[in-house]
Amino acid sequence: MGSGEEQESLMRNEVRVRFAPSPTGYLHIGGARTALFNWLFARRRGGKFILRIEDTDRTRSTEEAIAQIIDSMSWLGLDWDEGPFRQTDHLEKYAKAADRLLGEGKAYRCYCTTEELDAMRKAQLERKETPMYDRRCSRLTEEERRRCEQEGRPPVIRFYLPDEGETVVHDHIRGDVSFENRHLDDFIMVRGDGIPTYNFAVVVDDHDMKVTHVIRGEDHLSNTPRQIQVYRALGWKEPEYAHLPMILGPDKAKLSKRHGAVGVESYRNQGFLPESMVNYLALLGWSWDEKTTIFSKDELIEKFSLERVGKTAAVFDVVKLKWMNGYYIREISPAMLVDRVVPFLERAGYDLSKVDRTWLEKLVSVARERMELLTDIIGLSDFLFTAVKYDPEAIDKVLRTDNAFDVLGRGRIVLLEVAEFKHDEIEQALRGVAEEMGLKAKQVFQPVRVAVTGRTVSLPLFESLELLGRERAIDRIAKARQLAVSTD
RNA sequence: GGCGCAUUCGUCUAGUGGCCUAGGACACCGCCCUCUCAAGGCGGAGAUCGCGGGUUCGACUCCCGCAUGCGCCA
Repeated sequence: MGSGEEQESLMRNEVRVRFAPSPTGYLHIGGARTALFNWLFARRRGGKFILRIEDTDRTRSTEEAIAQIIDSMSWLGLDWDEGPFRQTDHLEKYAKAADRLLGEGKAYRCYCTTEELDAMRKAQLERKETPMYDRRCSRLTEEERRRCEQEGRPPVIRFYLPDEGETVVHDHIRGDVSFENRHLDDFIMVRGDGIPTYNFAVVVDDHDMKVTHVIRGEDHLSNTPRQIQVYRALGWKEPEYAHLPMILGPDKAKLSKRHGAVGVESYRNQGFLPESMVNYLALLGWSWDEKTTIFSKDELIEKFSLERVGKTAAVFDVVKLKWMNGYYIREISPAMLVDRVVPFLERAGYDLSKVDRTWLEKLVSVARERMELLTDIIGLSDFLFTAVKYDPEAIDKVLRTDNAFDVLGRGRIVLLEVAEFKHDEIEQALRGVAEEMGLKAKQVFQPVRVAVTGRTVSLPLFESLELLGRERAIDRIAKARQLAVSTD
């Protein structure tokens, strides 16, 4: 901070934004969307994107959470130019700013206990007043203050909020939003343990990092006037604001763990691609025109603007995310898809030591049409890695029919004779069987399908046979033929 | 309770006074393609634009109330 490079970027009127998650868990979907919009804004405007960890809440902050958040952001491809910084590394800054406000009479120490505060609130409620701190501690005499100190009461520091006039937030998304100051009370800016509260810490941090635009969730809108007042009291220039619409669960409540998986990491483990996560998240609150839904990251950077961010909260729709994920699975090259899919195959316990890349690419190019999640490959290819498990219903409906036994007999021979065990030759041979037996193609294909995959639904038959290899294919057909004959 | 924000198909959204008898995407339904399942193509159904008043020759679009939802503070 305070580097020559930073000064230079300021001279060029460069935009500086930040993402400031608190490390209490994983990277939340809503947080990821906020990070993305900040990132897009910075990239679009050729500015800087800063990562700051809001770890002042020490009891809830963990190192694992920090690592997790960084990992998820990297996975999404949201790279930052400065940071990660930590609030706890700079606790002196807050103390310094607080001392200044104290000295200038813009803040005061408050010794009220929770009991006193509760009693005050109760009394106000009884008088049908809005509960607000009544500033009693701002009127303490020196002597009273000393007595409080002697009693060992840990003071908090409250910010003196003007009770006249109004504070207006110029929001890039919502326009001007004004708040009457008399509705705002003297909030606590430093707790008894010396830890600054959010409304105070953000201001100090954002100013310190020379943040020009604060882009964050709408849940922070109501806190903004307080922060603006702090900027003014400190004589600092306030940043520009943009409050993004909320992301909701299906029940229209703010998205939370109640709604199931909300961590980016969990989506990664479920087999979602970062490409589709980014594309989908971008569309949660932002749109380009009336028809486009697919955007590469570069297109998003090229097209993104705060002006096109909407105002209404959006329900997070996993079904659409899945569709989009399937789209991207089909979009990337088979070679790339192999890399994405291998970790999942390994995790499923499949032995990949006997297959090569070419084989995997073949598998993936027939499987990808049927995949929405990377994990779908596991079920689609299980017959290639494990012993066949025959679906009883399939045996009944397909194997125990009039022609199955003979079909499998002929099929086995024909497949033994095929010169090269490749899908097109296999197809030719099997169609030949149908013709010579006077059957419809399906009547041959289905028994063979069940024989080698155990099911009536599978990847394309001829490719499946090729992937399986002649030996195993023939073997399974012979075995299935035994099932076909036992019609008891 | 106070303050604030929001309100277009089930969902994400387009729409900034006439181009809207409201467009696109997901989901849903049908047809085509086809070795199964998909993918893909074509088509269909689906929104009295939260409600009530204004303003205007004309309102989804502007103004005012109400309702509902959400958020923040307490």
